[in-house]
Amino acid sequence: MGRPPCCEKVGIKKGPWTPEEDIILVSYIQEHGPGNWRSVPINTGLSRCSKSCRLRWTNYLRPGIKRGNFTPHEEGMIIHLQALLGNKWAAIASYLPQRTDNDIKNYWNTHLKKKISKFHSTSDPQMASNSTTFQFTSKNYTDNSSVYASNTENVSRLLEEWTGSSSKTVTAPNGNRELPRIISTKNSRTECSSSAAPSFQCYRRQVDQEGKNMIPTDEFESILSFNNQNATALERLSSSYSARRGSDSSGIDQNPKAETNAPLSFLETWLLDETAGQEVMDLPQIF
DNA sequence: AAGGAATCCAACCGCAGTGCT
DNA sequence: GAGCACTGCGGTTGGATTCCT
Repeated sequence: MGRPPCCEKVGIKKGPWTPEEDIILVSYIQEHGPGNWRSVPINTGLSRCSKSCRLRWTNYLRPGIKRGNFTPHEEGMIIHLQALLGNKWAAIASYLPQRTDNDIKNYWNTHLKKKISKFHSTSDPQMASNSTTFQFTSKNYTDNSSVYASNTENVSRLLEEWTGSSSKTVTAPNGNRELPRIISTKNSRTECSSSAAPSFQCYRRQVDQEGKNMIPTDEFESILSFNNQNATALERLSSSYSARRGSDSSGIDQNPKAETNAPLSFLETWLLDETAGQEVMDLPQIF
């Protein structure tokens, strides 16, 4: 015994939704709330599969959906998150609550992927060895979603190394005080300025000879170079997302900030920081 | 102006994880 | 515990629109 079938395959309408169908669906959901999609076509009389109703609601009719052009900030976030998470569109969408995973996926496939491949085909390879920004882009702006998954062992190891890192105020070389974004490894930390460091480069700090204090260096490091630090950050981001998914079964907007768990502050703060977003927008000078 | 190519995006398909009976 | 449906997700498709020649 299981549940009754989702919907009969015969008599199910396919193709674009009409305004009338939209009105019926929205009216029903306004009254009953989203969820229990199986009952939606039954109770509304819509000749649509429950799956189709859910998709129409989540991708188009759901309140709070922002349509139209993506802002440079959003574009930057998508690029960075795609580099970190791969083609996990739902995960990426959870950081852009106004956009649907379908929108993001489409935008990536139609705009961003082309921009990136175009950049790759026209860039000077010599830059890669000299520029940290380029290093980031060349490592991560490929349409390769397996980077993270293929390295879980390394991620686990690095996860341990994360412990102990904490946030504090730092002074950038230009004298500005700011909240640091810290990526930690065994012997060094990378403190990333949100306003002083161009193109998301980070001031690297290293442990002094006694192994007690962090010494700022002049060395810059790209925040998103796909190195060990980022694998660690990614692990945390992924965990957070999994937890988030577990709590969201309705398809209704979730506020990422509201559900943020504390240990993820580095990445989430960065991703959701409007100021940082402007830098994201600057980062792909490739575009 | 016409028609072919390219682009965009809503919607569908199929799979996997989860939960109900 | 098995079997099945429900839900969510990523990949893909196809019709509509825009661009180019």
